[in-house]
This record gives sequence, structure tokens and C-alpha cells, in this order.
Amino acid sequence: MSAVEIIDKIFSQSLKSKIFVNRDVLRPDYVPDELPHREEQIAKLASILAPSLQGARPSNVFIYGLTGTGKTAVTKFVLRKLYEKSLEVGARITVCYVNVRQDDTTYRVLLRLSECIGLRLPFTGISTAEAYRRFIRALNLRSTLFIATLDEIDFLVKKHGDELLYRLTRCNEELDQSKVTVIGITNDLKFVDSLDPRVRSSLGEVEIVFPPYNAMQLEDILRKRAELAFRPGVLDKGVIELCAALAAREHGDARRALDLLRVAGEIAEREGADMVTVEHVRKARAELERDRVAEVISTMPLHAKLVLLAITNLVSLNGKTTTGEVYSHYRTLCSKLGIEHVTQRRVSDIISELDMLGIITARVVSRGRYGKTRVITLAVPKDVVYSVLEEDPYASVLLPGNR
DNA sequence: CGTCCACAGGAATGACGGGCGG
DNA sequence: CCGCCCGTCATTCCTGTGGACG
Repeated sequence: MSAVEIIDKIFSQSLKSKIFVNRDVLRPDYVPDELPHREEQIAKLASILAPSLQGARPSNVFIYGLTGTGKTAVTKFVLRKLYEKSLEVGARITVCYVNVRQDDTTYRVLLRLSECIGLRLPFTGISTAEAYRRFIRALNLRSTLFIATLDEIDFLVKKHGDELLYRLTRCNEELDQSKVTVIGITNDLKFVDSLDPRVRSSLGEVEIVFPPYNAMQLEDILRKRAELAFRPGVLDKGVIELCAALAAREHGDARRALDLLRVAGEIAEREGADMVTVEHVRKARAELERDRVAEVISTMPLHAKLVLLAITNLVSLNGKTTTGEVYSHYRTLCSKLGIEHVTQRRVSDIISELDMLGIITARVVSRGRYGKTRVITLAVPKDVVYSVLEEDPYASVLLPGNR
């Protein structure tokens, strides 16, 4: 079969999918028309923003909840409805949504906000302070109620401080024709404490909390989406329940549940199956896990990879290991490569980092006369670690089976 | 019951590279 | 464009500590 034929076959197969009708509704950025079990939050946000329809400035809002609890979807949904209503009743409202992780500098955020009021700023060339001045001036000329939504706001503050937040929450004093309301969204619950008290009090005028979904609620959500995503009857029984149960274990993360369902469907399709089974869900879980691990490992510095390799070798041998063992084995790995090793202090930090990333589990134990150490086990399958380390040009040399 | 092991982990400091503000 | 600042990776020096052993 020629290359063209192969490609044609793959493309036409995906066009007449036996599994999916519309897989996009399972993607994380899709905003559904219905948001089950978030009625309370929708009502609260809507009632906070409602005064804007009469031209009054709504309170600033601070929204928090763990990942996959519907914060972004609810906010986008309410803003969309608000905007539609404003056109209907002729209120001057401008809504703007910025994901601060994607646009991760103060300047880029300002650029986005400016776009929403029809101001074209140059990509580069002017200072942030100048951009801010132009933004304020243009905003005032437009005489509108400006609702600025900053998603994953903790990223911006951690990287660049709360300068922008401070200015946005205070700029109403500089405006006479327009008003600004800020909606801040974060999944870092401790983030609020790290804010400047002045920003905290003005941004936190009203707070909305998004609790995690439980397994039943996740099932509901999945069922509604599955109706849109899949051909009728292709989901084997137990599939939705399993996706929901797995995601419920991870603090009720709806994004995770939808990812599982989507990837399970994709695997079923790749295998040419007629149905999505629980087995496909299990494979999806492994695939997502591998992707996550691959992502974090690939960005780690070389010595962290070598420490992880040392841990994995020792754990495959004995089931568990300790800091001292890891360090000496790590040093032999370094000498095999003919490179310098880092100090034990540093290795100790690397072990802590690997623990926080959920790749290993390390807990401190005292063995009395024989000192205090950390007992380390792997939190992911060892084959996953090995296969991911295969991609590193240095670490791969030391892998079992090589050389 | 005090010791003392084998580390944990805090603080200060430095090299280095990339991006920001002026 | 250039200097400066900031985050990351790392070192050095250090104090702290749970509990088996003598």
C-alpha cells in the first residue's frame, strides 16, 4: 500500500467514525449549554453581575475551587448569557476573558484586555506602563462597563506580582466614563493569603467557592456529554461509572473524567472496536498517566532524571529504597557517564520534588540506632519511568538492556 | 536513659541564562 | 540596546531529630 493510500485510509476512517459523533464536546475547553450541579454557583455569579444591566458596577468576584470543578465553564457561560442579555436591553457591557497561563506576562494580558475594547496595541515596542495608560484612556472613551476575567490568576501573581491586579481593581478612580469589574479565578486555595491585603480586600468583595463533584454528579455530567459525543449505544455498561469513579478519587475532577472518556473512545477507535469497554477506560487511564509522567520528567534537569533512574533501579530490585542507597547508586551512574555528581543535599531536594510531583512516594522514618532517612517507593509503574527515560539522550544510555 | 546514627531540611550564597524596564 | 533583576540549579554550612542500642 502506498503512503497516499495509507493516509487516505486513515483519514476516511476517522471521517466515518464508528464511535464518535462529535468528540470535541469531551475536550476541556468546550463550554456546554447545561452545567449540571452548578446551579447554585451560576445563580450566585449571575446575581452578582446582574446590576451591570442597569449600568451599575458589580462587585469584584473571587472564584476558587480545585481543577475540574467547573469554574471556567460556569464563568464563560454566565458571561456569554450576560453579554447576550446586554445586547437585548441595550446595556453597555464589555466582557473579556483572559487565561493568564496562556498569556503569562502583564503586557500580554493588557494586550488581550485591549483587544476586547477594540484597541490594537503593538506586540512589542512600548513599555507596560505605556500600554496601561493607553488601555485606560481607550477604556474611558468607550464608556462601558468592563468585566475583566482573569483565569488561573495565581500564575500571573506568582510570576509577576500583583501589580496588574492592584491597578485593575483601583483604576475606577481614574475613570469617569467607564467602570471596571474584575473576576479572578484560581485553583490554588492558599493563593489568597499571598496577595497584598489591599488587593485581597477589593478583589475579594464577593467570593464563590466551587466544591468538588462526587461520583454521582460526575456520572450525570458524563452522561449528558456522552449523548452528544458518541454514537448511540457504543458505550458498554460500566464505562461511565468507571470514568466517574476514577475521577472522583482525584478530588472530583470533571476534566479528568472527560479526558478518560474521550481517550477511552479514541483507543477503541484506534483498535477498530465497535464499542467502548471498561478495558478501554483502563488503557486510557494508563495512557493519561504516562503522558503526565512523560511531561514532568522531560522537563527535569539531568541530575533529577539520574536520581529517578537510581530510585527506579533500586525499587525494582527491593521494592523500596532509602536516601543513602539512592545517593550511592546515583553516584555510580554518574561515574559511568563520566560526569560530576551533585551533593547529597541537592539529591535530598530532588527526592522532595519527585515526591511532590507524585512520581515517587517518600516518607521520613526513623530507624532508631540506624538513623533517620526517607523510605522511597515508586508511585507509577517502573516500565513507565523506564520508557520515558528512554527519550533522554544521557539517561537512556544507562537503561537496563542498553550497552 | 542518654547516645548517636543517618539523614532531614533551613539559610546563605553563587553561577548562569533569559526577559523587563528604561 | 543594555544593564539589571529574577528564577533555577546547585553548593556550603548548619541545626534538628525519632528511636534502637548499649
